Amino acid sequence: MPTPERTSREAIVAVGRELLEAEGLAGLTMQAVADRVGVKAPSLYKRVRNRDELVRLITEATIDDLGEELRKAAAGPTDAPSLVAALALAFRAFAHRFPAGFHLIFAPGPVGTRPSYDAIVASSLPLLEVAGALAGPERALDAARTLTAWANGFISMELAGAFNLGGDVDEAFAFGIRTLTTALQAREVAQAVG
Amino acid sequence: MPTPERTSREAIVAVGRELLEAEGLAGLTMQAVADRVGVKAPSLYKRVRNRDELVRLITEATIDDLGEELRKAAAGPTDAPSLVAALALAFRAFAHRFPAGFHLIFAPGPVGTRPSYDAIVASSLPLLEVAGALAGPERALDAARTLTAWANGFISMELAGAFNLGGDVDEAFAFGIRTLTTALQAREVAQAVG
DNA sequence: ACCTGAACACCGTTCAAGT
DNA sequence: ACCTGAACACCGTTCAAGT
Repeated sequence: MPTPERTSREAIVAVGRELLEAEGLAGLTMQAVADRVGVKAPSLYKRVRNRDELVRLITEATIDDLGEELRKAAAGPTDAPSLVAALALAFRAFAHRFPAGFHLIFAPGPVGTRPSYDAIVASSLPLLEVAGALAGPERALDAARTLTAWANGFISMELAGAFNLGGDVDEAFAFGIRTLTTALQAREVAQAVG
Repeated sequence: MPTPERTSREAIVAVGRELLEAEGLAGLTMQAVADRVGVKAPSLYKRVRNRDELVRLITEATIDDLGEELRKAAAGPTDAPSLVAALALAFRAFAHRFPAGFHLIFAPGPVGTRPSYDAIVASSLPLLEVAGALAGPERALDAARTLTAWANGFISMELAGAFNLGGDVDEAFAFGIRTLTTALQAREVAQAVG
């Protein structure tokens, strides 16, 4: 005799994300997710293989959201420098909204928890485009990597409290945007050195 | 009647670091540490308050090692651009040697696991100095933050496998060094924009 | 003064038995 | 076909009892 479904994979992932942000990764227990979703813990295993897979699904959902946010931010400006700034600010705002989920994107961890490569690539497409517009097509990949590396590192350090001492953090972020935009635009200069 | 000490805090932290690198954070169990150190798990609580403190001690030991490595790398070159490159390469080499420990430095986590702010500041002194030499004293902090943010982000992404697609990663890292060195040196240019 | 066995709470996961 | 109680292995941690 069939039993009505009392939850769904989507609900489990959504609740998992809330729990992750509220209680941290250690607070993301199968028991806690089950409680909030209205079933007993063993029932979760009908929807996800195990906790590692749940972590991966949460990470991928976060990546998808981030990609959406970046695509929206890229809709406004038309010149490359404004686009870079808009994307960087959207990136940072998103990380502040979902710090724990954001961290999982590039965190090491058991293999089963790591997001698919495709998800990461898809979400970073807007950035690859603007990098091409800024630094030229054959420098696009290097420029995009430099930009994301900087933004990602800045935000990781900020969230870890490494910028607590001295100075306006918003201004420091703006300084980085200016510095990198200028540098990646000035292709002759960058190539003359090294 | 006193009992001879069968281990030490130093041995526990050293074994903990090995275990962390070999098995990941999830493999760093009190049981596994106790086995390798030659005592039973409850004895560890005579040396560390709990597992969170052990994680913190491991992180701080890693930070100290990193600072040492950076100080050694800074001993050679005399001109600012060569110094930046030497520090960046040493930073990356260290991260490749201790990826799990490196990640803990800026990872979120239970409060008890986070390293002291002093440890982070002390280890980044060499970088603050070269940033000053490169960008001028009043831009030193911003420049140092931009450099560490980029290097840290680059390495996080690299270790997370986000650079698997396309291109020579070593060359991409060198590209970033060149780009940032040039940009932080060219103070007029950076200030003219934005 | 440090060490250990025993015990407790908690967690991930499996599975037989329910509907 | 999904749900649950019971059970198992494992983990962090405490503590009384040893030496």
